[in-house]
Amino acid sequence: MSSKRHILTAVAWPYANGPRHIGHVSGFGVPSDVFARFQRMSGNNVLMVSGTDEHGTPIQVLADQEGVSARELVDRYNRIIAEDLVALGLSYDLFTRTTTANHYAVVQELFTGLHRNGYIFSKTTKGAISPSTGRTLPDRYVEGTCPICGYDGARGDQCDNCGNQLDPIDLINPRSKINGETPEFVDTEHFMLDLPAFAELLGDWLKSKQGQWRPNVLKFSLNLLDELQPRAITRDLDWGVPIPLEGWRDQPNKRLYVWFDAVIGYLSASIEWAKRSGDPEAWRKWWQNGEAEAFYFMGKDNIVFHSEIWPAMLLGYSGQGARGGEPGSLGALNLPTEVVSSEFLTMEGRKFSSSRRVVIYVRDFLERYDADALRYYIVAAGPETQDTDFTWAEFVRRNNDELVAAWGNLVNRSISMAAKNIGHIPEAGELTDVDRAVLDASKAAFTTVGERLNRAQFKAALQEAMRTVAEANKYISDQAPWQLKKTDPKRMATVLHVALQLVSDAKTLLTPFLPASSNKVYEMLGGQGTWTGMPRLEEVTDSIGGEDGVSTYPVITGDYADNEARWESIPIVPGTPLKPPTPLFRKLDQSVVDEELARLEEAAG
RNA sequence: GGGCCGGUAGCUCAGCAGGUCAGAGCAGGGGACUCAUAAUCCCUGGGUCGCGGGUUCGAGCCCCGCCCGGCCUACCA
Repeated sequence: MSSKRHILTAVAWPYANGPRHIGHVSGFGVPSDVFARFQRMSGNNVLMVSGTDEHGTPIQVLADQEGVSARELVDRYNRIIAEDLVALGLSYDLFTRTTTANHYAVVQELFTGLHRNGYIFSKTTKGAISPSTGRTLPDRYVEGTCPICGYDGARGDQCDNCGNQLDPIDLINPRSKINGETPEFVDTEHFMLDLPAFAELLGDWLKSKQGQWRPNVLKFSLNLLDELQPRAITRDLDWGVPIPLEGWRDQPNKRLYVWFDAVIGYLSASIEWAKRSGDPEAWRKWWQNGEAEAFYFMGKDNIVFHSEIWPAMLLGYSGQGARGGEPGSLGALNLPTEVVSSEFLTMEGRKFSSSRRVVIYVRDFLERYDADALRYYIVAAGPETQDTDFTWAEFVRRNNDELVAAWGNLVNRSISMAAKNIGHIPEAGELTDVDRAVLDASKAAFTTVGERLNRAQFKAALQEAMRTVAEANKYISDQAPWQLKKTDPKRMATVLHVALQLVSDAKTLLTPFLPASSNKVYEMLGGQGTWTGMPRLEEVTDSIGGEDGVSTYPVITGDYADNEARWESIPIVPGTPLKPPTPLFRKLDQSVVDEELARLEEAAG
């Protein structure tokens, strides 16, 4: 554990068709940040990248509905999403977007490499297009009468009434779900990624992860291998990355499929980060170093893209599929070390749905409550290994009983006793067995909590960390330093010293989960410098997107390398002045539950 | 239709490779204390582990069937 590891923390790219809700950030956002912060504190070299995913039919359709360009739409939501993720304290080294010149170039390079190695071939298929726009009409955007059961609301891919799988061309009276017009079925040529060429390698790779990955991810992925088929990676659409081949590059209505370009974002964002950091080759340490590790975080709906398609693309580009080949000009690229998937968060028993307005947006949440309160809830009660339900009653309870009453109160009672009675961090006198035992337990927690964090078991890690908080509260109650004030002031000083050391340790243990409030505790204890870095928005320029060919956009970045936070018990310094503390967390009134439920009912109408 | 996951005390959830596995937190009840945002600490109640079969000396944990919920099903991400 002494050598520094290179750890890529690859975070799923939120789709820029609207603001993100708390279900989204509980899947990819908070878990990835807890992991990255812990790894940095452990002394490892972390590169945490992501961005907004901005291409594809849904964005084009939404833009048309609103009467704006796709570019205008994604500019709007890219900014909103980036602001929300900063507000949550997610410590991206770079959070960018898929509509940058750099991303286009890297995507085209990957395509070219895969094509040259023979893993991409073209095929003519019959597909539905919208006569008025010429764009592909995805199967689910075609409606009509089911040829099997006669149900009128069948979609092009499936009939919701009889459950049969359909082909859109078989629908009776097909119509576009977007504008009602009758789709045309035309021959259209598309490129396919030859996934079967990777089936064997993927299978070996996945089997080597037994016992390491969460079992649901592994089982799901292995099962998919049986039915691996070539997958189309282009669309009839003008909103996307152009296809970098003669005869295709300038076709206005052929673009790479949004999923093909989105997963490449992990690589393009790493390269963009390196360029902006002043060392354009620096990304290679996380992608081509044989020792480097790559952890990918996402919700369960994204597993297939990270355990099958993206690995296949990486293998093919590196010249390692059934057809062999040579690595592209970037060189061979690493496969994921681990694919960490969360399940889904439901909302008061219902599935989140923006369209039905069963939703709590990150922005709305953070306007009324603190980021650490949400982060705490997501880790403690979020969908780590199975779907879980968000309820306002449980949120208020967790906030009040666990954050405020247990942890906040421990900080408050310890520091205020020391500040009022002594005025600074007291020197410890002779330690009793009880003192030593509780201090040892606190030190040991760095190992137990750390082991769980290393294995992406966040819920268990937080439970262990909170156990030290309970032990510290018990220690103080048992030792009753307030009773020692007159009888044995030296002993009181020792007890308070021990208590403050426990507070300091607990603060360190909780830092990955609760960075903002941990910084506050660090300051309360007289710490100097930055304990753990917080992200910031920065405006940068790009050579595409703007009217004159130049645009600016916000990225998330931050300085996390020179922080004071380290994953170990750091001795407190006697003599450090202490001021009476202010409360660490806000206690929420029970009325919050009714207010929020009423708000939800009103919105859902 | 197929694949995967889940259905454990009033509530939210743990139970890692079958034999102290029937648990934690909260809510409820009793007590201690007063440093602290009336917070803390101790004790306590007890649920046919979705339903029906089966394997086993022994099954929440394995197998089969069924019911309910979620995700995916490859042109919605």
